[in-house]
Amino acid sequence: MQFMQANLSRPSGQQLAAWRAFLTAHARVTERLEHELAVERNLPLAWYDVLVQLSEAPARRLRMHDLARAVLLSRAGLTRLVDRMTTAGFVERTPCEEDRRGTYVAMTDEGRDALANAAPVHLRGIAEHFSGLLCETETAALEGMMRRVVEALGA
Amino acid sequence: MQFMQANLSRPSGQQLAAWRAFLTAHARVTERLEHELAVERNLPLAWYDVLVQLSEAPARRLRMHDLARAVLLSRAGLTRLVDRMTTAGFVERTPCEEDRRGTYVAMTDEGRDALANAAPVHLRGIAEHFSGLLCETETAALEGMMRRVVEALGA
DNA sequence: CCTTCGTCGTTGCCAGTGCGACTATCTGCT
DNA sequence: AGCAGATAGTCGCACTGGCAACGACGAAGG
Repeated sequence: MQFMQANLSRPSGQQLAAWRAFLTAHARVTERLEHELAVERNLPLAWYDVLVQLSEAPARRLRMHDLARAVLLSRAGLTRLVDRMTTAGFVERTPCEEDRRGTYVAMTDEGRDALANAAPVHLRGIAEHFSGLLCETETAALEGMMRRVVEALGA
Repeated sequence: MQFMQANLSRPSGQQLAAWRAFLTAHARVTERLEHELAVERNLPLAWYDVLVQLSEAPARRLRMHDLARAVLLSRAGLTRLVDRMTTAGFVERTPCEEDRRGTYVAMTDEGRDALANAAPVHLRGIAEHFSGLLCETETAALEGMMRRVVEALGA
């Protein structure tokens, strides 16, 4: 038998269970979504993410550095990813006038089509395997928790 | 202005926001935990996961296949990981008597020490960057949601 | 017994990523 | 203006992981 105690540096059994469930859920869902997108649209999830970020950016373009942060990739990793997507014709690099060190990555019309084509599949997957399993209250609560976690790390 | 509608295959803005927050939180937290463990104990998170799984298994050993599922890795990936950890002396392979195709992976004393050494760092990180930011009610709610998500994919 | 099929773990090959170093450029200080 | 330090993006290198193919072995049916 153990003493009850509030311990700030040791997660309780309940907390650890929640953490593990969190990890497992993320791994399984993203694996599934990745797979569905690959099979049905032949598009890697990372490509989809890049296209989404660009589609929401002003003038449909972003600096490499900002795009790298948005898609959770190192700058080096993004360089190669943009290389591949450029070869595929989905994005193109344009020099940055204000800062000549910089490069813009812009979405092409072809990239726009690819996104429009893939979005229904991906969104359906999110709804089916994630969002659809949570009620409105839970969704709001989850978002609140996750934002808190992200902001705590921002410092 | 748009019509309100329940759409099962299109996540609402709120749902999408929650999904994105979920992804970002996972990426940032695991990145941080991985980094802390690497810096403070020179141990990759994947190694830690393997050691935890083995420490909780009967006789401190598991079949390759089961261990692969537990640590969310393909069998091929686990083969290489176990190779590295064997070289480091943290685990060892023993033949499986009941099924001569099989191999057990067993934790060595050295592996046990490494786990005991790393656990405080990792658990502190989980508490600091995740569990500690959620109240008891939220933790329970989160675990419920995540389990539901995982089970929905089990089929 | 033996054939067929499925499963277990390993390996060759290849795609994708991060780290560190590098060049080019910008910014701030003197 | 000129110089030191920071920042943007790229590239070589090494590492990690998945897929497909393989040999070894077990299980079910004739």
